[in-house]
Amino acid sequence: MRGSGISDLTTERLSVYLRCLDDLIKSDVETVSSQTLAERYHLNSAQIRKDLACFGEFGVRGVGYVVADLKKNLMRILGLTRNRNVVIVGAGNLGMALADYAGFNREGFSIVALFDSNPSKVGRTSRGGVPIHHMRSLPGVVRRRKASIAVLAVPAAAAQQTLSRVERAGIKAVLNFAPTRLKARAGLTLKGVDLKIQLENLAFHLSRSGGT
Amino acid sequence: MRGSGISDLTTERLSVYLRCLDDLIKSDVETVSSQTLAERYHLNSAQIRKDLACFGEFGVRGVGYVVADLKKNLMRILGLTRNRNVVIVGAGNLGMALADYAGFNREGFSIVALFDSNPSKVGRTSRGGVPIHHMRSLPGVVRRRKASIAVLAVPAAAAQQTLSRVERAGIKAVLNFAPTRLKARAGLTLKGVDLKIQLENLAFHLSRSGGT
DNA sequence: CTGATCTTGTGAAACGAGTCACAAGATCAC
DNA sequence: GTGATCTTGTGACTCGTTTCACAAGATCAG
Repeated sequence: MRGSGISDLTTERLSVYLRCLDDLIKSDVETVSSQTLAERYHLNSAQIRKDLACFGEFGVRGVGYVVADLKKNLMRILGLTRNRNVVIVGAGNLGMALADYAGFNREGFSIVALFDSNPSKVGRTSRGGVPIHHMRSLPGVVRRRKASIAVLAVPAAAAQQTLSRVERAGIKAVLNFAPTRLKARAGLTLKGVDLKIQLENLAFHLSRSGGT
Repeated sequence: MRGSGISDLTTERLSVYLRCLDDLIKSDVETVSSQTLAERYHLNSAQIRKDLACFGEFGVRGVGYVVADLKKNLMRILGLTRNRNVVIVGAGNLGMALADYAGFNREGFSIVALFDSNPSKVGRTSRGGVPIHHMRSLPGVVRRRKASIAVLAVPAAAAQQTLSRVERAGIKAVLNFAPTRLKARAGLTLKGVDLKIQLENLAFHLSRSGGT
């Protein structure tokens, strides 16, 4: 595999920078230096420059960055110039909520379908109108709707098996919410969001610092 | 502030180890070596030992770790020996779903209340029965229920202000779902879960490797 | 054109995290 | 008790990330 040489930490920060730029655009700022950006959003100016330098030279020495241009460049780099269709597997509480979550159906992502193996859910829709299909229609829907990303919102016990089905359906990128360590075949990008670990981490800090 | 010297990466792995131990207990394994643990769950044995060594000596040379004992120790270290009450601020799609999310109401955490500033939601409950209060009752409920953790599930624009109110109510640990970089006063532990950044990261990998 | 002032892009230094390899300690068979 | 066999805990090393510091480029006033 070609590991592209760019760290995830870097690309995650690029997303952060993109947010900052959106904010600047709202404030009608046309040009910004790495230092101003860093001060305003509590970042490090050298790191901003280094991160950007991975992909080219976007700034003008003595001046800074043209906000609108930099935003375009970041969107191109992150692959956000065209829309991507997303499917959510698992129509439980979390899956349904994610389907209607405003942050998801914006700026380049569209949630096109939910999937569940429970027949009593099939045929209905989320509140926001995302249709629920049976798991067996996954390959067909993915192909027809050209979905490229899947979100896993299934119980931990079913996660690994679900991942296989998603892989077989042709999905190449997966966001996993199940509290489990999954093994993915090469070529598939897998990211995990483990809420329980986050909570336990908070508990750790609480019991260290203050109240027992 | 006392930065405790322990990295978040370490404590997050401790949570992972805890899961592995639970799995081993289910399989009636009484004793385990760092090497077996590493092989079985795709971890690194040296790292396991290092992580544990931060907190004491829990193993027996030549033998390994007694599963039940290690679990107890990890729970003590992570501060999971007693229950913690959690409040969720923001009773939108995401907040409601998190309130009923099975992974949350287990093993040391109880979600005791939802809060929203929209009066039409106040007085109702989530499907799972978690009551929705008005934001103005936050300080009272936090005090009465001795809540120590808050989950922020509000829109990005309201997040910073909400964080202030939560701080003033006496909360010391916050899990933020709003897609925004927040500034917390010292003494408060703040963790962010930014779903949009995760999605954008997937988009980046997609546009690098395969399909345009 | 010249000097003053910015700000980028980048090599070098500092830092932190992960891995390796082994001495020290424990168990067991005989 | 002795030797063989494990496995931990840990100092040394490697690797990757972040921060620092400055040369190179750009602008502008006069």
